[in-house]
Amino acid sequence: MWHRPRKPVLHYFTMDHTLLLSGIAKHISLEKEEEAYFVSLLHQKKVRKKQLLLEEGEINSKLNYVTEGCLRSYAVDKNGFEHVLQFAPPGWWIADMHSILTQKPARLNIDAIEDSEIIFMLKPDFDALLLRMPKFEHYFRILAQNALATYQYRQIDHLSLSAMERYANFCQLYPSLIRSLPQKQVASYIGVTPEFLSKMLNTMIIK
Amino acid sequence: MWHRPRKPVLHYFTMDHTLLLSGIAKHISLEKEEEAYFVSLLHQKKVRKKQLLLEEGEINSKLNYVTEGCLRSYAVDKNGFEHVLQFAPPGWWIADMHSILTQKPARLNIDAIEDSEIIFMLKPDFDALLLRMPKFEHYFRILAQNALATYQYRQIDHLSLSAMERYANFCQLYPSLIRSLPQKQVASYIGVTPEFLSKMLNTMIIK
DNA sequence: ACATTTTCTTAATCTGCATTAAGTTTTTCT
DNA sequence: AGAAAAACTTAATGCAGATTAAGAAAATGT
Repeated sequence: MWHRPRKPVLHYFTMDHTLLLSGIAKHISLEKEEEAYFVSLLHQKKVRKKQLLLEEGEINSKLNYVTEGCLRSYAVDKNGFEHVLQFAPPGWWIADMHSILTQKPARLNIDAIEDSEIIFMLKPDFDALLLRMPKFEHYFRILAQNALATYQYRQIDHLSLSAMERYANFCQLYPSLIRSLPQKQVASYIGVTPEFLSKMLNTMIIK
Repeated sequence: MWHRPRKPVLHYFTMDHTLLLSGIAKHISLEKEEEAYFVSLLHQKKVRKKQLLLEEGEINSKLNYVTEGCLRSYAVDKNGFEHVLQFAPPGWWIADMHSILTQKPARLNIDAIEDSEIIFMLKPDFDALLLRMPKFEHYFRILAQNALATYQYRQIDHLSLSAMERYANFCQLYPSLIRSLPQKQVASYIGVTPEFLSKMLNTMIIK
């Protein structure tokens, strides 16, 4: 039987920074050598589905940026139930901000919902980057402010909307996630049990 | 009847920037002329209890910093109930971040819980400040990141704790606010009705 | 000082969502 | 392909917290 020859295996591989760099380029412009320095601080990693990147109790030392797949952050309550704080599809940063900033134990876990690829930066390198290249203060300020705006409105939604309204909201806000996520994860994000979400979706719909 | 002569009325008055400037000094150090420029962008205002500073639907054009009293931001749901997002005692910034950033109509209202004094900066001046004095990128990045960390954990608390636990949390986090706020406002912040909070506090306590 | 408004309390009733449990379908692993 | 695990569904029962209502206490305005 004939086999088509495989592509040669590369033992070094090109890190895929294009997404991250183009995201950064929307806010600041970098000289070639600035970019090179920045890139030198990055690490790459492939993670398998369900693999933990951060566990509650650890100190969060990495800023994770997703290039492929999807991560999530979540906390586990005293009854063992998981509550999703954030999903991170490609193009998103994800971390336990409180732990990163204060270097205290994290309350959040971070894991992969599907096989994924990430780029990450270590906290000391992050601090060094900001000292050496103050331009990045701007980029990360914008990032933090946008995230802050999002959390403000999400909190309001949580205080003032019903489960059904929160679900509709989620669908509108993250149409691509709705298609790719298990219902269970969506339920956890909007703050209901999987059983209730299932019932809600199957009794509300006019057949 | 004898009257003690009043202090002469000053028609200019010293703005009280000390709180704000010392807060800034914790993160960046300013030359005298830098400080002077920054101060030149600030405005001062006294607000009476219940006075609205931002109304839902308006575009939020001011970054407000509280020097005395207490402000709050809140949204009103379709049944007319208020939901408090944030309290701002002295030393805190308060704004509808989404509206400030995108210059779209705000979902939040901001008003004074008691007679207060604020310092505010206009959005165009804020943008100009950051362009002219990039140091401030650092200050506002730190601010935004801290706020973000706080909202992340608050969201988790909301997803995973009972009303009683959220109340206990609030007491621990903001002991001075608990003493000065009407119970009603606290109820709205933790996401329960005033009736339920009252019942909770008066039946849980062993007499 | 008194009238008005706002806040707090108590209690009865109601409901949105949780819990439990068991069965079914889909996905994942070997 | 077949077994195991994970995700989804359905239904009965339970409960934390909402709603409604009405009175008491406290704060506020004039």
